[in-house]
Amino acid sequence: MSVGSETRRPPVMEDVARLAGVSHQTVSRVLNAHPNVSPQTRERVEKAIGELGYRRNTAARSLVTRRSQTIGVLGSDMSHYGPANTLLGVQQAARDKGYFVSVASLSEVTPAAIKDALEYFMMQSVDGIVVIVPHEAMFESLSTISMAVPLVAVGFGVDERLSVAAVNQRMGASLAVQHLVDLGHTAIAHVSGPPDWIDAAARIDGWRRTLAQAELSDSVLIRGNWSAESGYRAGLELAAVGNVTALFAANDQMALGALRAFSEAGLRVPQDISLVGYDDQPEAAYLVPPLTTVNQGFKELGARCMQMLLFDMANGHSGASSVVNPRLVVRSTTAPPRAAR
Amino acid sequence: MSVGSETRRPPVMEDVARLAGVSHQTVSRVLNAHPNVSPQTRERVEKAIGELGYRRNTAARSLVTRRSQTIGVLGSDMSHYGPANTLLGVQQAARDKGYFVSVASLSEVTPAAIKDALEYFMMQSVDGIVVIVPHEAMFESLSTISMAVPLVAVGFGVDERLSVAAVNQRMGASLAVQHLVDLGHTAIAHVSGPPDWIDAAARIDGWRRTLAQAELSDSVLIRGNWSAESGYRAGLELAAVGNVTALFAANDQMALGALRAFSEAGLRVPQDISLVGYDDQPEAAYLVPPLTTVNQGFKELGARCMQMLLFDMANGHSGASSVVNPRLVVRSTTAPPRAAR
DNA sequence: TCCCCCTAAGTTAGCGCTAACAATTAGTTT
DNA sequence: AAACTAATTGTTAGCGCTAACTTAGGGGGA
Repeated sequence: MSVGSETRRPPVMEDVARLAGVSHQTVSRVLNAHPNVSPQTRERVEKAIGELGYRRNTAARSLVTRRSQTIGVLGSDMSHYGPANTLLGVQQAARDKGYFVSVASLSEVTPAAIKDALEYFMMQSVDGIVVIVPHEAMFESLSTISMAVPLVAVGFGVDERLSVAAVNQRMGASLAVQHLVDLGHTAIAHVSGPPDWIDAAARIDGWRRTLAQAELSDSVLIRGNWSAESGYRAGLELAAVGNVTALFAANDQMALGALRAFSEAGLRVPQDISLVGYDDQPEAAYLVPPLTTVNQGFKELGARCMQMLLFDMANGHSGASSVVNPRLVVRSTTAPPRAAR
Repeated sequence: MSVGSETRRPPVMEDVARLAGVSHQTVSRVLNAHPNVSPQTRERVEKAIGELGYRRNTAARSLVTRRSQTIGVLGSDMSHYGPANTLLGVQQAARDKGYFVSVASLSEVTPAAIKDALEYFMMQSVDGIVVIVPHEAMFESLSTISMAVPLVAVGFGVDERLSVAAVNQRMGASLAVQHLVDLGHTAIAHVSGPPDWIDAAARIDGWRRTLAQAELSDSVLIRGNWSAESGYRAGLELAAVGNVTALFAANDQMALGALRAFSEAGLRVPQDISLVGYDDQPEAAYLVPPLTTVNQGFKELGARCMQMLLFDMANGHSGASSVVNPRLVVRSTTAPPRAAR
């Protein structure tokens, strides 16, 4: 197996043309799937391309077409499960659509850093930009920037100034909480992520609304920070209070922490207290007991994202939005409360 | 704040030249920091560039220089902590050095998928490639491929056919195990990662060697799969056997699982059993008790990687290797065994 | 039969930039 | 003062490709 070529100079279109006995333009036509090429000619050209191992020069192509076939992905917090997987989803979708993906990740979400990264993309003359920066601050920056290329923001709320692809976090939270309500729980706590993360805010909101709809109290909200440790602390706190029968954690790591706290406090899951996580990380299914959680379709999200970006690239800024619905994965950490048994 | 331009056609070098009253070549010279430009001219040109918001066209530049200023990063298992952070490190280092980063990630490590991804990079005419695919299979593929551009593999063992930047996993494992030996432990178990991961293999090796050097038995090796669940199982298994006083887990997640198993089995950490993890994930410090673990400098690794790649890009394939040393982070899960007290 | 049109090719002119060479100026040297 | 240097700037020729225009052959309708 060999990729690349050992020869001096890589073959150019003219070389292919010569070998196939046509003009370089005909080669170009074959490559671009133009209709007016006879089947025989097409075949001869394709054969020559194969023989020479010819590959189009992207730079030359970009120069004349004014498109780079590259989309820029601006990210942050890439060591977190959500952003990392969103990136993966976007990246795969982009490659499927024939686009190159250039990544820049922010180590801090400040206007200066954002501007830098966008400059970097403009320098590369990307055809479009996907933003995976799940912080409120990004939204503010974004709505004040006027971009020269289409931009799709992942995960933001719907806003006419921005094209958005998002997982419906509110719905995810509702799914989780409604599941607990349906089981008969009436005291349902929530450990949230840091509230400057938009996903965290949306999940809090979903939790609150669902409780309101069921006419239940939303008094027990504990602020976590996505870490297992904060979930553990929340779990201990709840165990001490003793009057909640269910906990909705804003991610699986915090759920993991809570699980351990409950076990330490002598609370059995799900007999004494039910628990729902969020993310459906691979380990969720292997916790003991296996965690009921909410699965977000990151692949699907990435695909939607590219779809919107391509649309905006073709038709100008749309300000549209595409929402992916998460789904509840019921495993073994949820059951009816003791009173309802 | 505004990035990009609202005008019809973005300014080109000629526009800058006209405004500054020089030739386009002089503009090019200023941009490329050529020595033979008078300070006054330079200043005038820079002013014109600023006024017009001029940015060089990368495609045109690439076409003539035959370099794309882009490096391709080939990755896999990007939802794992190690690979994700290595990518981050490489990405930051590349950007610092003025390179664009194009990412392709493998969903499966097969020769066909690898070939596809490399083709994709060649199509983009990247200047260099960084491979972050920590599987033995990748190594085999890589050594049979003859590349047209320099390639640096991250994490592999030293091999003259490949330029390599790696964290010294054997040393990391040694650090962990020696720490346990120094505390007086004599029965030290290991939960490993899947053995087709090179890091997992190296850590097993480091564990084994260090034990051999201390003339201790390496009989208790449990195969994990990086997941918390596998760590949990291993923990239960060890608790049942009852004769080991320390466990070295090949990552923090497995350590987390083990921690829980020990707690369930009534083994106190570190009083009854010591535990060392690997990775120093952010949550490690917040586990209860805080986890002793091994920190790998991913930033440093990324920087070394780029350094090597730039070297190879300038001087041709070197087959050199650069090794980053991990460091032990002692927290609260390790203590002398009861017998040694 | 002539003319028009449609198809399948070829020719030409850049896209915006850099490298190589040519030209101009000023500063020395003989 | 002629001639030679070095520093600075301008001019020219592509890099490899696509878009727009041009040309060469066939059909078919009058």
